[in-house]
Amino acid sequence: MSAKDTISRLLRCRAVLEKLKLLGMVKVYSDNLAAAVGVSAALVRKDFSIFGLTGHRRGGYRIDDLLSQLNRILGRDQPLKVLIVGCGKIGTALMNYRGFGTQGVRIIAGFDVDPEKINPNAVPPVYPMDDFERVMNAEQIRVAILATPENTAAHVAERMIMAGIRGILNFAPIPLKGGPSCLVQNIDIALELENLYYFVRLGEATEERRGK
Amino acid sequence: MSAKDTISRLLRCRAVLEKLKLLGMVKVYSDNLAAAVGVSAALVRKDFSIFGLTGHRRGGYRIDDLLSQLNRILGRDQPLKVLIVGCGKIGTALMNYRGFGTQGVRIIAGFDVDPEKINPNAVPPVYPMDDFERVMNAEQIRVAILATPENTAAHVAERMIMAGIRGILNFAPIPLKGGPSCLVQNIDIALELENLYYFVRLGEATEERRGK
DNA sequence: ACTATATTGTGATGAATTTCACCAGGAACG
DNA sequence: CGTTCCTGGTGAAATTCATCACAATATAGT
Repeated sequence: MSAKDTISRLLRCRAVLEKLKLLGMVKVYSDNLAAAVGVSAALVRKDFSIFGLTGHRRGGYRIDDLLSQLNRILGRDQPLKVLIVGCGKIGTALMNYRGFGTQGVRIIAGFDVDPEKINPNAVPPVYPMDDFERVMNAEQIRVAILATPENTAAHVAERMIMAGIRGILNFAPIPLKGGPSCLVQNIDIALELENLYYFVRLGEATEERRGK
Repeated sequence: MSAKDTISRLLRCRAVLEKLKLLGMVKVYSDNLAAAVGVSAALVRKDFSIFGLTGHRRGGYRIDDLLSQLNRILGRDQPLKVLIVGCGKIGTALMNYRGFGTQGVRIIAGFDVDPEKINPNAVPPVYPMDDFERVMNAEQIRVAILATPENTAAHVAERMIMAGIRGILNFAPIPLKGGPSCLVQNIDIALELENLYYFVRLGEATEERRGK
């Protein structure tokens, strides 16, 4: 997928713009956005031009206008409702994660096979896995987080796809494939750490060489 | 950075190879690896060729050989020691995350400013933030996970960089910049969800159009 | 031993994405 | 009201990245 990075950058721009708006700012330049998002100014403008987002020469962008246009494109009309399957360490942490509220993400419920974890009165409630299809349909939910152990991840994913889930954010340390009806985004934390560590050591190596 | 994806794929290959080895397999073809990692076979071979990794025509790759070569390149000589700053929901979840052990990642300690969270006898232990520099130097640690709330993230990151941390995996919902001495990898879960949701809706839209 | 064949390794090709460069145009200021 | 000059928009260039195609060749089977 090619335009994925563009969308990711636009989403980050929106988050930045909302913060700037709260700070009372009215206008913003592509430089500012670029610095906040961590890319080049030209790329921000290019991303905007792809979707026809327009500003004012010499005047930058009006934050209000830009935000409403971005919301139209990215779809911020209603909160993004999400289910979580697997209420272990990671799952429960995400259920109570504060960062979601400000970004319009709402965790509707969690699910687990362990009777110990069930608690329908919690907020968000935790139901037995058997209730997944019912809640999903009742709440019209299309996106779910998978946070089960590795050995059950593939099986759970298959069930979620069968139920009609259209997008899975997978925290299990095994890459899932998805299918034509369901997109999968894998987040492998150990992999991220190893990747980071590789480039840290790489930097140290070249640094040493330059020091010599 | 361009070769980042290549390294990421090689890391995934290594993980797959280790599983295959545990299963008792001896040889593997680029097709197999490609399917397990989720890329094309040609790309796997191309990645290998960049680093001079070689197999046998018609014979595929000997898992043992390939693993030792990959370990040489990617550096699996010793476990990857990591500190966690911020022992809230996400931080504590990561401290006890089981997926790390199998991948050679070891959480050495956690840190927090809240006296309530301190527990030097836990495994891993949780120390007050004041001890960060001491533990980092004593254990020779270069990579840390940042899992504090958004408002303190930038400040904490600065302190970590001052202390000499070379890589930060940032879970705070605000992108951090890093610097010449420190790489930063941002993981914004809300952003990932929104990104996923965008393409889910996009798929539904084109699906509807095709249905008409 | 020998052949048929499956698989690797890689140069060439092509696509996608980012950067570059620069013009147009409107805001700011006198 | 006019000038200046900064900033956006965008086509072209460059770069990066992945795919393709195929010769080389070692293996498996006979």
